[in-house]
Amino acid sequence: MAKTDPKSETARSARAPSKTTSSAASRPRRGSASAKTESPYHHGALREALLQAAERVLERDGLAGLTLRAVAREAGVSHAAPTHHFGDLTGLLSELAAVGFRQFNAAMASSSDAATTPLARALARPKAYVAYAQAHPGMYGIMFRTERLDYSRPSLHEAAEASFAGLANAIGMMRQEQISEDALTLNQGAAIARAWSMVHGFTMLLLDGRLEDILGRLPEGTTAERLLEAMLTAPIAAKPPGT
Amino acid sequence: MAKTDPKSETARSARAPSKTTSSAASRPRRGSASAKTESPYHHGALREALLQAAERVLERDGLAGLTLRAVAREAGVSHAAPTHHFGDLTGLLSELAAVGFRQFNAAMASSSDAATTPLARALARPKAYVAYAQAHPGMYGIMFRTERLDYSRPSLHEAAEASFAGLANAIGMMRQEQISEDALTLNQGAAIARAWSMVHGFTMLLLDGRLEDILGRLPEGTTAERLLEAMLTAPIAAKPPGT
DNA sequence: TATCTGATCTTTACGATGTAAAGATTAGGA
DNA sequence: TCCTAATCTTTACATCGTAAAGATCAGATA
Repeated sequence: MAKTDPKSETARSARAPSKTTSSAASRPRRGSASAKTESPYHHGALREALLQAAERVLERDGLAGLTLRAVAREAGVSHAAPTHHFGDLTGLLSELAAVGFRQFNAAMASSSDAATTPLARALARPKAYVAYAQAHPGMYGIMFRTERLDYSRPSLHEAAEASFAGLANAIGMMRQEQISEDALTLNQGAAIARAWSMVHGFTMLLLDGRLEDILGRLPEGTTAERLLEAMLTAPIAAKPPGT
Repeated sequence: MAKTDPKSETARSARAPSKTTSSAASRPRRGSASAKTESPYHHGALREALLQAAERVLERDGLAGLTLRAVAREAGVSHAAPTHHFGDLTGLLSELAAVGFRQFNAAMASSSDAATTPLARALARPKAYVAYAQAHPGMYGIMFRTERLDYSRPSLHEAAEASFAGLANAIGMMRQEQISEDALTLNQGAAIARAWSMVHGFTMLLLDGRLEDILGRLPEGTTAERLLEAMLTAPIAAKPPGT
């Protein structure tokens, strides 16, 4: 906190004081709108604009910079405007996380298209998972690091559910068996939990820079992606069993 | 934010205004000190007291409640006192994380003592890992969820390093080979990354309640610990290879 | 078409937080 | 005994989330 950046609270704060002179002559323009639009009192699509603004702020300033007021500034509206559309910060973060999950699901879905061999198909999803997180670390943080998410919101609940279903489905395909909706064997649950834990844990550690230590000691120029690949394919034991 | 709890900023704010009357008659007692001690201007061991206060606040109010001012209140000193010992919030969090890593390392070290079979020994550490996180979710959050950690601080760097060394060592033992300090084969790195990612990812998902979905569909009364066990021991494929 | 109602957005206000700066107090060495 | 530096408190300020009340306007209703 305590930034030294004294940017004005909003971009349209110079209005006729309070005397309703109705002098609608020259109102300040809204943020990134074309110089033609007049910035009406009612935005029209503020909700979407705020979500996009939030995404920009997140990419520019990271998780710590993503505040209600910063988003409002970015969208060129008053700092209290977001409240009406999202209730509170939790609401905004939750809706933004839903956006993230949908992006993420789309990336997952189109990941294994080009894969030909079974091995390539098995590796496509994990790689896409990590790739998404690396390309959108802020968004991944919103989805998996924040504690302020409200999963009772339908949009977030649905998007996250779909994400999980996709994962379970992929595991089922790999195990060549049908994964039921309402019941799992221990081995099935273990397979899903293992895959998810592994790739999620790897991603978190990677984003937090905690794998630098390992990567630095690996053979010259080993990338994170290569390490992930080895993690998923290399034999568990160092030596063949029974030696 | 915006709590409705109007507790006084500090427990000792009623001092002689400014006239140095030196009327040291009755000064307010410090927080939880015995009714005998007189709460001197200099605490004597404020640093340690603040860290312990921080741990209490963390367990009581969670990560969101752990603020510099809350810690100062808990310790019964002025809100600016922590600054002198930790610089800023990042400093306090980092030192607290170091405490956590040391607790964690101790728990890891004493985990595999009672294990007799090789399998039990292999499972002891992961179980202790998850158990620590479940017993101290706030602390685990400080260590692995917060973005405000300064690893250039020697205490944190050391404690975290020791934690990693312990992990690498355990993996080496399991693989029956010596893990070098400065060089790793790809398979070694993969084994370490796999173990760490798996148990860390599992822990995060578990703490975030994201495994409830799986646990609920598992056979009646399957615990998280049982799922972890299966995750680490169950065969990867559903059917034996070649069918 | 004129009016009215509710949704949308702005203003204003308040308590809380992190941090900086200056003052008060005291321990411990010169 | 005095002085310096460390320790702790006060005071101040920018920023944040949130609540409440006022301003504006779109669209239905008459």
